[in-house]
Amino acid sequence: MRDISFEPTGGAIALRRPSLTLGGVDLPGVPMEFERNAEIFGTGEPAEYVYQVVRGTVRTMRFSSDGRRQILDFHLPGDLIGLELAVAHEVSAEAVTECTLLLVRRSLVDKAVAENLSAAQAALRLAAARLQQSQEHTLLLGKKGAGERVAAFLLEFSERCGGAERELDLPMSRLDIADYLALTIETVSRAFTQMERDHAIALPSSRHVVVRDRGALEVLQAA
Amino acid sequence: MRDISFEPTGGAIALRRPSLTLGGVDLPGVPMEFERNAEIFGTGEPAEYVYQVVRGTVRTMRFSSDGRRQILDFHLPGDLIGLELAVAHEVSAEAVTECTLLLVRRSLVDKAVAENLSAAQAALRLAAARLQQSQEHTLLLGKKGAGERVAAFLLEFSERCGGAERELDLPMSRLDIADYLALTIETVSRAFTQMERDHAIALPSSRHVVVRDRGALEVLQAA
DNA sequence: CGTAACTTTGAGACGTGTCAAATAGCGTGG
DNA sequence: CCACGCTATTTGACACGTCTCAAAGTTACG
Repeated sequence: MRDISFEPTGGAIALRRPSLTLGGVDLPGVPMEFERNAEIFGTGEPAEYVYQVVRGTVRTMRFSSDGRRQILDFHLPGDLIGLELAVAHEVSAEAVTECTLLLVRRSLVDKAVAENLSAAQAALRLAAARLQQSQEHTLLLGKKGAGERVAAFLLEFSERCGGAERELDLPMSRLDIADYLALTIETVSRAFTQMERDHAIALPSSRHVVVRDRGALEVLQAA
Repeated sequence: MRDISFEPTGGAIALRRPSLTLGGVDLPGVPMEFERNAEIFGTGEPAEYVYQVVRGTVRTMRFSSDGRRQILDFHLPGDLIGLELAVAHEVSAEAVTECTLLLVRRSLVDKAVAENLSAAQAALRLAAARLQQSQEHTLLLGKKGAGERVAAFLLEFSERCGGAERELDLPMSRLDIADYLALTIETVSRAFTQMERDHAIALPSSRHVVVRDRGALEVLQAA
């Protein structure tokens, strides 16, 4: 899942109108660029758009009342953001890297879901998949230690980047990883170092991870 | 499994078939009784039914590979369980108390969602609500300390039991609470004791909680 | 009443957070 | 192209909170 195909639509002018496909329904959208760390939307804002990642990485997050940040998810190209069917966004979203998003008016999405059975079903499937992933994360935060969390993160990210890849380019900082795993940057850093000592990974640079021993990571993850 | 409730209907001899309503669609189901700690379904089992809690409390949970239990949610009367649209259950479910569940064949639910727009939308709304709740729990596990978690738990449970109630009868043990909040029973117990010392709650018995100072709990929860 | 399960309390160990400082990486401007 | 400065990352020492282990106390139930 890299780049989203832009489909040509019939019309007087043969412009390629980018669109989001939801259960066979095409919803036209507008591509928009965001630079690193740019806010895409904030908690409580009226949810005017649904977003699809075209290029780059996005983080969604919530803040506890004393300002601590919990990253709920990283979103890669193809992922949809903001389909939560609420009037206002419950989460915030920011660009982890420079990225391109397809903005689709929520009213169009709502209309599709309200009128089209297969669109509603597609939305349901997406929500169900997200729920399962969120529950997986609950298990990670609830029952795993620091090393296990970082190993699980690497394996998860590796999966989402195409699976078999042995080399990963992490788009996010240690702080992002820490806030996703509910650890501190220091603890995340130490976990990376330890995995390198154990020859489970190599770290040519801090953002570039070579998975040397996937089995070791899986054992580590299991806890 | 015990008796099916008969309800008087006008005129003809009729047995009112208990049913689950999903977006205006009535899906017939069979009530079934479970005793305390009975397994309702296990992870990996084929998902033959969708369950609605009629009476009692149910816990859904996942296990980490070394057997530790994480409770994902407590389900009270009215709640649906197993609507995750997967072929097999991703979670396990057990009866916290003796309880009555309405079993609805998954094939009926799937059919309703596949054919009826308002049923699909209702399912989507339910999934979205569950997702939001799961994310809230992620924030709790990720960013809150022991006291804050227990305070949040009491407020959450209080809300779900009707809101304004000052007295709560907890159906679950300290171990259940601990596994929900990702703490140990000892830590949960100490948090209760501390809140009692602070006059935020009173504990006539270990399962009976009187909320004396909701504001104090809200402050605690916020952390 | 007696027994088993649950809860509370205590003392100490362990893991992660906190604070501080050194190091590496990276973009900018000379 | 190199020097500089800023940010990100790594490393270390120590503190703190929660877990672990142990035991006493309580409750429910036969």
